[in-house]
Amino acid sequence: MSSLPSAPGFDQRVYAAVAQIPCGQLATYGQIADRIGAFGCARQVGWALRRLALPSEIPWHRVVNARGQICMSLSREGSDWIQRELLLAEGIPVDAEGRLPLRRYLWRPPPPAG
DNA sequence: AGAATGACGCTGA
DNA sequence: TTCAGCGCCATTC
Repeated sequence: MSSLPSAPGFDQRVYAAVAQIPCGQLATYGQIADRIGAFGCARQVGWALRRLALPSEIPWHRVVNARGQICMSLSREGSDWIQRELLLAEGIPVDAEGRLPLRRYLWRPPPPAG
């Protein structure tokens, strides 16, 4: 299978999985990686989202780390704060430090077979 | 080719 | 709950 992060369509699979996240819910990088079969490649999921050109139709803002916190980094050139705003717009309370009640809004991914 | 970095995650204290 | 250490692997210099 081409589920490897280095596969040509890896980014597409990431975007497809992220697009499945319902509005007002959250998912973790590891969760997305697990969905596309890239077990243990949570970092690469982050890289895929980083390659997204904003604005994007992909709800990338609904993906946070397992700590339930938005990754604040200067490398994101403010996209981290955009993520915070987008989440607030969906009714998800976000702390000034980017922390949010992940357990409350965690997305329950449906089984692959339906 | 080698070294450093990073939108992560788990374990231990 | 918070902080530190280690493993993970593509990206970047």
